[in-house]
Amino acid sequence: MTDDERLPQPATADLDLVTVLHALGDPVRMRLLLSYADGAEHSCAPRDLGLEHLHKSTVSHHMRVLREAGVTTTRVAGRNRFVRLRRTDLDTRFPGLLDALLAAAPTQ
Amino acid sequence: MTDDERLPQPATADLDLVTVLHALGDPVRMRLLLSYADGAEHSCAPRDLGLEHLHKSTVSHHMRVLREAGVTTTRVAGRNRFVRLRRTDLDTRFPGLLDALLAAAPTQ
DNA sequence: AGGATGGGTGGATGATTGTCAAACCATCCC
DNA sequence: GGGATGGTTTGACAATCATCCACCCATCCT
Repeated sequence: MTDDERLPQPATADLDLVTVLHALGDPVRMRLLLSYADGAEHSCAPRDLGLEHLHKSTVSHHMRVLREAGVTTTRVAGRNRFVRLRRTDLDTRFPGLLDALLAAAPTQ
Repeated sequence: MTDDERLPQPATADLDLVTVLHALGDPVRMRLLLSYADGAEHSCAPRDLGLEHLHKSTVSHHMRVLREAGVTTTRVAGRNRFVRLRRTDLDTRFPGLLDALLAAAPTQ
């Protein structure tokens, strides 16, 4: 069944700049952001991200930080979770920030 | 004497996005960034910044983090240090980032 | 010279944080 | 039912970090 359910996340109006910057001020999470930049939904498996050296639970932790900061949203479907960048929310709250970040981030 | 001397700081080409974001992912340092946003030189005394509750050395520490991340530059003149935002360097390396940050940051 | 001033250094301490490991939980499939 | 699968939770541990304190170092001024 498509028991669409979203994991808790801050409302758009509650997005805090310092919290977002703190969340992105980590190489692993920046890496995740880049992989989410395509706007598509991603499963949690860190494939082809250069994150294979990290433990499952470590990646899970980083994804939680991103979600709690409001950078990503997570949809639960069955035993899978699909993570997607909250692009429009971020653009609404912090116009131009995401574009600048993605443009400045190390390509690939 | 105008013994102009600059404290060590990373070269423009060496500015690292994650390092900059990490430096700005702290409320005190974000506060400092905002006060530097006018482009002028500032002495180190945290006047009228809502930072009076912090110890001298704590503020000194935060300013060091900003400088080592490449966000600010510090000129030593006598017993004073003058801190200024490295706006053009940041704009060169991360186009649009600073504008987006300053626009999104809590107004004062 | 000697005090006041602007500011940094080094150590100590408590709080966060990144990481792993092991156990756990729900779902899907045979 | 019973594995396998995708992912989270909890605990432990080391590293980093924010903060304070006491002291230090130049410089400026009288």
